[in-house]
Amino acid sequence: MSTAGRDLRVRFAPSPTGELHIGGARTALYNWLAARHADGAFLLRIEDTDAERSTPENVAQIIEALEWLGLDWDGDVVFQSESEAAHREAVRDLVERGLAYHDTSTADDVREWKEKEGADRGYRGTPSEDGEGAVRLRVDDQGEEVVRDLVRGEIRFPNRSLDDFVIARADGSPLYNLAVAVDDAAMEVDLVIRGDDHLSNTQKQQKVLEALGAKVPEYAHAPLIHGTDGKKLSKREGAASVQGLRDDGYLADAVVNYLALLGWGPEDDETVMDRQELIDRFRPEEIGKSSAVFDEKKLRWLNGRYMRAMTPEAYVEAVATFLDREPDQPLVDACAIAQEKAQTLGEVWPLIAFLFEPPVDDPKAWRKVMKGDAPTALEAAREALAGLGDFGPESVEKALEPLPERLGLSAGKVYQPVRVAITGTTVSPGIFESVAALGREETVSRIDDALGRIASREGEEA
RNA sequence: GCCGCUAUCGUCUAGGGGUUAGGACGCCGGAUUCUCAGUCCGGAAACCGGGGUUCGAAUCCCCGUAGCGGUACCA
Repeated sequence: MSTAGRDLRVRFAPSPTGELHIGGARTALYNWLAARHADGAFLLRIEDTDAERSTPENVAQIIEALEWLGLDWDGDVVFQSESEAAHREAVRDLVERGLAYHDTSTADDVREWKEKEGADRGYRGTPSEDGEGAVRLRVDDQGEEVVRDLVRGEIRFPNRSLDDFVIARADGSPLYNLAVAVDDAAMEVDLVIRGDDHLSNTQKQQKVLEALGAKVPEYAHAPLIHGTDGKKLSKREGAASVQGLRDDGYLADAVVNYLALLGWGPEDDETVMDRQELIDRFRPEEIGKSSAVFDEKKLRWLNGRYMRAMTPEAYVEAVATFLDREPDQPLVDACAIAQEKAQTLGEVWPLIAFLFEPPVDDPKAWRKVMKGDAPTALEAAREALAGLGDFGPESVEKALEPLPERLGLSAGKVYQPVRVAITGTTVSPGIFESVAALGREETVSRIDDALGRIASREGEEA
């Protein structure tokens, strides 16, 4: 489908450095929301001019993360490296028109120059006679560059403090701020939504655009996302990448919802919003000004909301995919009793494993529960269940429910031993559902095993 | 150092000259006479500091302070 002539054209332009960081993911999401809201085009451009880190693997990581998040882009993926000819042409043009010049000075030269001229004074070079050296864009000493930002209003950068910055290396290869400006113009990008860390690049890119006589897009700089320590979110910290979130069992829908809220919120403070609501309500000018801290607790809560809201079919499919198992009947039955309990896909298996494997070994649970009247309760439960015809949850409940009163025990004293007997631990789905799902034979057998274990333990102690 | 951005509960945020400063997560307590989770109810919890302007400032202005970003012949 053609992306030309759409009302609003935005782009996500990551450099492929590995897994997609959640900051990048949010930037992608904001661009996507803005595009879909305006029925515009969401373009994807890979900034791969640095051959060092731009490996095919790293590019694939970005694509994979965007696909998982469901952020579909319009048209083909654009690789910045493929427009190098255009970048070089732009540099040549600027030099020819005297707006840029070759300069052989080194970083040390620049430092020296500033020591003489003042630290707040941008470097001004001397054009080399022979066309040798890197290419620098000429910057006026007077005036200022005004960036009109949708989030912050007008931001003023004094020209005096900006270097004649390098737009191409001595070998002629174009640099980032030149390439971005040229590409944004070529792709007819109208709105650039990106992280705060690009604010000082924006003044440079605007200068290139202006020198080239190209239209300057609108900008919206979103504040950076920080870790719990208030610093820049590091890869170390929990699941800082989209892939990490996925592997921890978070749902793409929940991640999208949560990320949208990190730095933006609708007027009425609504928290749970599906994609369509997000699209309907998102406006880039409503992005907040101050940086946000990634809070996994809130993501977990939100994820739980989405987990519980899924249809049973979707739930089974998600769990099966996550566990890399077949969505067969046993798994369907297991999911049915676990859906209300888990906050993430990663928490599902521990709740249902007892249906597929022997009970786990949890000494603490045994110590706490398998004492006192536990054998009495287990005997009674065994008896009530062993002869039961229909073994559905309702009839299991009917069989077990009179026991506490009959034995003169609290409900917990009866049910917890049964739970530990069949699962090995104290945490599981509802006891009646769990017993029913396990089946009569296996339940009775596990109760017998537990009884035997208690007996032999007491024998040892005596 | 220089240039820039930001500042409301622990966290995400609403509000924007006169409000009991609202909501959400988390936390604490209670209920749901099976654990955990969920759900419901209740609670504690915030306007960085100092000066202005004003009858009145969390809100507007200035100055500090703190945090963050940038400062490459990286992207």
